[in-house]
Amino acid sequence: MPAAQVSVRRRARGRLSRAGILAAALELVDQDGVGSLTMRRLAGRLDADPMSLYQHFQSKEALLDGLVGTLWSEVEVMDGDWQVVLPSLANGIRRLAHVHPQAFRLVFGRGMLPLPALGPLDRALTALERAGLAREAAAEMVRTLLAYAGGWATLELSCDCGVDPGASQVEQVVAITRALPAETPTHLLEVARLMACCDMDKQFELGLRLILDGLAPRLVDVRGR
Amino acid sequence: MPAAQVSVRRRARGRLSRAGILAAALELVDQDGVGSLTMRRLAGRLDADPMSLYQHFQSKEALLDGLVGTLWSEVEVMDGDWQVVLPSLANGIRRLAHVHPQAFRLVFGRGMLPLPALGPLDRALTALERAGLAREAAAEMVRTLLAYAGGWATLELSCDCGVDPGASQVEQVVAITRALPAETPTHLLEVARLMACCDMDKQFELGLRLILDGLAPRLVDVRGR
DNA sequence: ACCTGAACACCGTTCAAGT
DNA sequence: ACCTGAACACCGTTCAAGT
Repeated sequence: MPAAQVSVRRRARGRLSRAGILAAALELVDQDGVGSLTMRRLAGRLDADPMSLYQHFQSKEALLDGLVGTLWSEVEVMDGDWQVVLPSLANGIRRLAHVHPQAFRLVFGRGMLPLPALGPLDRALTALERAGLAREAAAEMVRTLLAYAGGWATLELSCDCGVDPGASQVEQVVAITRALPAETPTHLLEVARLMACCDMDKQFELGLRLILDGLAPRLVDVRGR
Repeated sequence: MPAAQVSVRRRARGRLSRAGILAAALELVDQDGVGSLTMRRLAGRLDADPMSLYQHFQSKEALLDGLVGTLWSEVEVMDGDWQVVLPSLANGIRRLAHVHPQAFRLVFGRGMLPLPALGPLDRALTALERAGLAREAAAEMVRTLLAYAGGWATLELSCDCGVDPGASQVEQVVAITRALPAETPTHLLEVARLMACCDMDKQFELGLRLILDGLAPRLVDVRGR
């Protein structure tokens, strides 16, 4: 078979790959939201037949699972002792929400413990065990941290309803008033402003410190004996 | 117009109500999951034309927002000082996840601060202000608590992949192995078991205590001065 | 053997035609 | 004036017909 013909009129064979499809899907979700991810639209972006996607994914559900894997793989957990590893896991989860605000809901919306999450969680567990903690006690710490980090990232995304971080109080009130129904009582608008407008970095750090400081004594006890 | 005719062949007028539609929608989601909620299927359950639903909700999106309201309205926040109000808010959110495991994802999947959430949050804020805390400091506590409670409830639901609470370790391993892909490395299966299998009540309490105990000193300071 | 497009059974929503 | 069903523009997926 002449090479020229292959390059000029090459078959679709092998043009699509799992990774390529997932990258295009993530781009689509980041741009237009989870609702806009469609097998047909995705195939269109890749100049392929919609049915060709089914050679790489059994169903749309399987494709979404793959997307969760792609997202978890972007969470980098640093090496070091638990004082380094645990905050880096929590910060990695939060950073994921910032980089992919649209796609993030997929990560925790379809179960928090899929296969791709287990690597990062293993790193955290191992760091705590190296520090002398029992496996079950280590799991307790990691679960608490995961719940807080995931919950905060979700909350932070939902606060981001068009209010600039450095906006004046008046601007905040205007933005919140527009985001809620017209019949919302004034004092509940104030509750919403109070809840939604804060220094997100500082607030996240506050909860993180609370949890790590609260759990630290357990470790000291173990080491001391 | 003869009353008999009204009762025998009464018009569809007024047969549908916002509350009735929402109740049927919640029932549908509880039974068959969020994916099965369809304007057509919902109308079928109510023996109505699909388009009749649009008299009460502008769109399916608006109906989902209404569902979030229904769910939040089931969160009861007890009266009392902050030591009572804050745990009751956290427990209420967690209980919601237990009563409506399928529908729960709607509550935090579409923004954590919709109008129906503001009532319960206001109760918590007020309790802290009554205890002498500044508004901004009160908001910090409530945000931390909301992030943890919401995150934990989500994590707990995702752990519930067919593992009985009282299952033996062997049963746990079998259930986890079945829930994850066949090619999952053994040591990651063990990570999953360790993360997913625990006394959920105890674990939730642990994080809750950690946060409330960590925040309590701020209040004592305020009162003491 | 591998690929793919027509076809099926849905979906949310518009809108014109009914009462 | 209020209601509603046919119709439109989608959707995920099956499967038979192609190469």
